[in-house]
Amino acid sequence: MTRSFEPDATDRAILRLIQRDAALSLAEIAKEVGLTPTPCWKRIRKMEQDGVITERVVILDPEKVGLGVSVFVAIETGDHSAAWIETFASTVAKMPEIVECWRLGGDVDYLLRVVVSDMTAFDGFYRRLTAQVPSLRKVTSRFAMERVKSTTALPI
Amino acid sequence: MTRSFEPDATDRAILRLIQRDAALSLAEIAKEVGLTPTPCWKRIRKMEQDGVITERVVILDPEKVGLGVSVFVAIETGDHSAAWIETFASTVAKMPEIVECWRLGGDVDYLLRVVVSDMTAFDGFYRRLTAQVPSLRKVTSRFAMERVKSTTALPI
DNA sequence: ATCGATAGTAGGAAAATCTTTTGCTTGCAA
DNA sequence: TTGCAAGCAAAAGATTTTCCTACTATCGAT
Repeated sequence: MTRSFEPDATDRAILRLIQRDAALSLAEIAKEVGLTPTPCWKRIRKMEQDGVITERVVILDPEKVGLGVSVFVAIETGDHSAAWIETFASTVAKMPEIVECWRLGGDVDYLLRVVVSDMTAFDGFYRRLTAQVPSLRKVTSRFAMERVKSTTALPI
Repeated sequence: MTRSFEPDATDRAILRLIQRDAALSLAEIAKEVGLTPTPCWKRIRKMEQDGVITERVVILDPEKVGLGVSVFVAIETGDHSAAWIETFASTVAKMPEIVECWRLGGDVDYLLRVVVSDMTAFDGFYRRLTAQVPSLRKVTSRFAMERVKSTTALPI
């Protein structure tokens, strides 16, 4: 099986740039990578079509919009059935405070990052979560004191 | 102290839209929120100047660029001095595999998310990390089996 | 093997189209 | 009546399309 996307050095250079600043104009991107706007645009469009680039978004300052509290919630479940997993996944999808949810290997089954305005809001979230999801064996919440680093740019 | 940014319902509607799709044209955004392009553009520019919108980026599919492995690394340190914290923070900043680093309250001091291509690459990362950062009392690595949810959109 | 024809890939120039930005005007509310 | 916020229209700028060229690899006939 051959991959439909085989990025060359130029593709990766483009990705490195627009992962950090998608507001760059084609002219600027092209200049950086040593091309003219047209082939550069064609490469970007291809990477969008191939699903390499999945979205274009703006990133907000959580503090500035009053959502400065991140909480990591580690979950161990007592029920590993398909039905439980489905309930859990659909609950996670529906709760916008949950910005990340990972299934892990090892002692912890799931790790969530939850974004809220304050502790009171987190308590409300916690009650809703535990009310909706059955068979939670252990739920451990850890509050983030400081965001040391947070980037959407993958190390290409 | 008055906040320099007091978003109204329209500002929030704009943010909700462009948090999910920053490729929308002003005409489309304006139509959605019930304005014409100009005032809409002025609001967005103001939010950029106020630092509410911090960046515009593209998001990549980690699998498609060969970086499908996320590992959570929980760190307990034996040294809480300012000098240690500085060493640690600068190491974190320099290692592009670390896409998130949070300082937590409670038993775990720091939680990292590390993005790599495979286990071998993680092992290389792990060796470099532990070689660079002194006084690590406990380092626990948990591999992500599945990305259940991951969004950059804050619940505004 | 060598030649030429052919198809596929990547780049570039220019034109067309669409978006963003600016300047100016209007309406509304304090 | 003064100060915002919105709107309109035109200008400036960016994106997208079209068309063309250059290079490379493949294939068949000689």
